[in-house]
Amino acid sequence: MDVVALVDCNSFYASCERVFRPDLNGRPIIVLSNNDGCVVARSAEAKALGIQMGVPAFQIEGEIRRHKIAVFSSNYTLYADMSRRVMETLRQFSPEIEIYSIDESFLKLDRTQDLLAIGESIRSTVRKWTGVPVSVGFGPTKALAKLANRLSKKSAGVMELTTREQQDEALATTAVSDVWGIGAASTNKLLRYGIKTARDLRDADDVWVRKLLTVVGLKLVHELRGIPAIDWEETVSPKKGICCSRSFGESVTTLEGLQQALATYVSRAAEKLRRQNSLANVVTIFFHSNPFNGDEPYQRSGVIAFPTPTATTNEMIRFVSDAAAKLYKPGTRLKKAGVILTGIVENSNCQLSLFYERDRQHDTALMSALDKINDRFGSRTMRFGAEGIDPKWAAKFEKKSPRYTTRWDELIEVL
DNA sequence: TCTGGGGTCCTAGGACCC
DNA sequence: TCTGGGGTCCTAGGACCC
Repeated sequence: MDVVALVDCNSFYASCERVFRPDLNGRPIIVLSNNDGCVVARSAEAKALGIQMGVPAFQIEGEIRRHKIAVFSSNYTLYADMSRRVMETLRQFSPEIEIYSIDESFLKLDRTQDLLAIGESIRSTVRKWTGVPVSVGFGPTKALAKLANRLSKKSAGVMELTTREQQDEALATTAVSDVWGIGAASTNKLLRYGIKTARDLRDADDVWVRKLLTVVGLKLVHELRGIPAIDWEETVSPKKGICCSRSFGESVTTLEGLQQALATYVSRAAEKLRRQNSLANVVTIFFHSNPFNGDEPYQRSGVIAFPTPTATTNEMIRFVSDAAAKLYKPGTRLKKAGVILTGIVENSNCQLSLFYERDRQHDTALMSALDKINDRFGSRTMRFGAEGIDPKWAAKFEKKSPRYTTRWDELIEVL
């Protein structure tokens, strides 16, 4: 008989920063989103100060100074590498592992084992091998493991919800809004009918739930009852949409700037596309003004179908730049732009066109050379001129820590 | 002055077909 | 007075997640 464990890294980004800065032990830490915009991670000390997830950094400048909060820009290279280390460590405990996000994994374990002891062992091993603190929740389903994990963070860091009694108590004391999969919209609907706790939801009528929350909600209710309804996905399936979008460090006010930004984003998206061995049929571009600063709202988007499926960056840049020129209105201040690749197909089953010819072999060779160079010497070592050189619109990361684990020249120094 | 980014899944409704 | 029925496919939009 199986049991599901959910292992979740505590305050992941903040914890990654602390691993390399032991001087920050006990100090509140926050990590900011792109452009040093919003708070996306908070250490336990920062949470205790009442710093909310998602608040704009400029709104809490006073608190930051008063409490000497350590502030970091996002260092995705570091977090991705630390995540890989944590996940590799978790494989020691079960061959059946589903990496759910950068800081969470589901593991399948044998129910006959002493779960609390296993949980402790996971915590101490990951801590010792990577420096990252984790919490562990056990349950018969993913939703219950998730809930157990949530509750574990308020106590010893390990919690199991495997018996009916444990579940009854935990569900009764959990607000329905705290259930995994129940967001603001569903919470409002449920509260209107007097469903306040996770236990109320678990005990609701199937037909009624399906009508109110569709099959997604019904699956969730089954999970809360201990009946697995959410699939186990160990293999990463290829993405069906690949998006790359960014807010600008400085407003873009020219077509040229917009085209550079879009070229940069489509390059990144194409890179991801090639990495999963796919081609795209369609690219959507979008851009808009700043919705916060009182500027006239302005937004445009366009959908471009490629003549044949492609993963060739320079080909994409041409289509994207042409479309941008058609959509762009001079005299606007743009804050954000992005591209989305869709209509994604496997590289092997690609429908060619009779009337559109490109030297596909040449394209493939060029892209493969480009990817190899960037893999070896670092991302964006070689790129297209259309992306611009050191552009002003590029996002700001003014408080970024070194890439301690992935760059020889940024290794930690012990003096 | 300063407000993130990248995904998945489901449903409703329209277009189109026989 | 009478005005079919049953499908598929696509898209936009909503909801949710980390």
